[in-house]
Amino acid sequence: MEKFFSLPIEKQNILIDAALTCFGTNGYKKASISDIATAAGVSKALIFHYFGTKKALYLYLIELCGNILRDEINEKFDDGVTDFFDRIKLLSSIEISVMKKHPAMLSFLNSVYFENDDEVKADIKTIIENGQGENLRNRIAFKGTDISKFKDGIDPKLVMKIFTWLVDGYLSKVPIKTAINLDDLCEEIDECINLFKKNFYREKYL
Amino acid sequence: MEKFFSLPIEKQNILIDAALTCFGTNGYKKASISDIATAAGVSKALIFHYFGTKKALYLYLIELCGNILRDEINEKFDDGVTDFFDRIKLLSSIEISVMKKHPAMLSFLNSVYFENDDEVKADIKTIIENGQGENLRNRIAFKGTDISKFKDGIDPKLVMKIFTWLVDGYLSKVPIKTAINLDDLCEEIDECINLFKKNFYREKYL
DNA sequence: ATAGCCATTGACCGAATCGGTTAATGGCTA
DNA sequence: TAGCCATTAACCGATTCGGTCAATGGCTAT
Repeated sequence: MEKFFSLPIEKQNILIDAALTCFGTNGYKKASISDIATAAGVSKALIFHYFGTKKALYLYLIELCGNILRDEINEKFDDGVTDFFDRIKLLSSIEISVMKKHPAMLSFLNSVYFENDDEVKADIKTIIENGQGENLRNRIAFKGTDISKFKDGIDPKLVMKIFTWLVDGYLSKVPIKTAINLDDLCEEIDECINLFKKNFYREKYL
Repeated sequence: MEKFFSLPIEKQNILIDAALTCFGTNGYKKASISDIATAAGVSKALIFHYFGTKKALYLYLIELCGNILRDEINEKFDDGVTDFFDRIKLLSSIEISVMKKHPAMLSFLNSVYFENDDEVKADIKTIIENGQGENLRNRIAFKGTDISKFKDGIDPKLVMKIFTWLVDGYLSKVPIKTAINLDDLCEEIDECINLFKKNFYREKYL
């Protein structure tokens, strides 16, 4: 696999994104190396030259995505931010910047989470266990967050759930993730946060 | 195809749901008749005995889902309801009752909307054109709806968008749709609607 | 100029799976 | 007991699968 790493990063990314897309939309079994090769514009043989087997490529992608996500969080997340909605904005900006580098990454990780093929099921489990036990979103949104700003009778956890589903719903409806789509998403998220903040916070915190 | 219709409805539904699930999650090309047969617990040959070809089965499913959806709307939708959130509740109850009959139906219809395989692309287009031109959700939510109840500065269209994404997000995160899941969804939707109504409507309308 | 190296590929492998067919089975009816 | 019909196992040729390999061709070092 050293052969792959010595490629220019551009070319690496083309291949990675093609693989993330194919595996993410079709699952492990139904995504074929031919599909990935075609999507990446290279020959099937080249992919085997780099990764040896389909399984090795798949598992490598999982580790890679985990690392990218972790690095992005370590770099951008700021414990000093205590406002609930600022935290959510931060989290969204992390996810979006990840998707600007690898548009199919989150949907791939999601598909991995539900993958059930015997050839990779066990390996996925051990990889996930060796990584940290999340929920990423909830951990980031609630650890050290000031939720006293909410009006009485509003459940911040419900607001968080709404937000999570909302982003997932948007992304599931936009199967082709261009930079334009992601900027749109950014704007919609901002609108949404403003709407929530304005109506869910006590007046003195506006 | 008369052979299929003369089956007891239970058996018809097992086969239909298996096919909706397979086509919905894998798309036309990657969903095989063997997959569907296995999921339905019958032999592959029997499916060909009923529907002749894979394509015929697929196109039949599209028409069937369209009809079920139309019937459900005609039966349950009530023009007299003018409250925005009551309309949304009505719409959600329609979608959920449809999914209680055929859990994979909406995700199947969504996948049909994005299907791009040459073998069925053209046929899908003509079927959709012969059906009505929606957006179902928007049409139902806004035609004859009283939006003056909203506080100033709140855009009902944004609220609608949020709601749509939210439901899609929930459903995309729950790949196995049991009756229990759907009841959960129902509760969450109610919580969400109450939250929105309480905070987005002017006080005199609460 | 040329020798050699290495990324890249088309052609190929046996095995599996594809959409679809067919002959045989077996339960039901008359 | 004759016949009908739903259902299936076994099979068809074609395609695609994961994976291999020999040949190509561009690059570098001499």
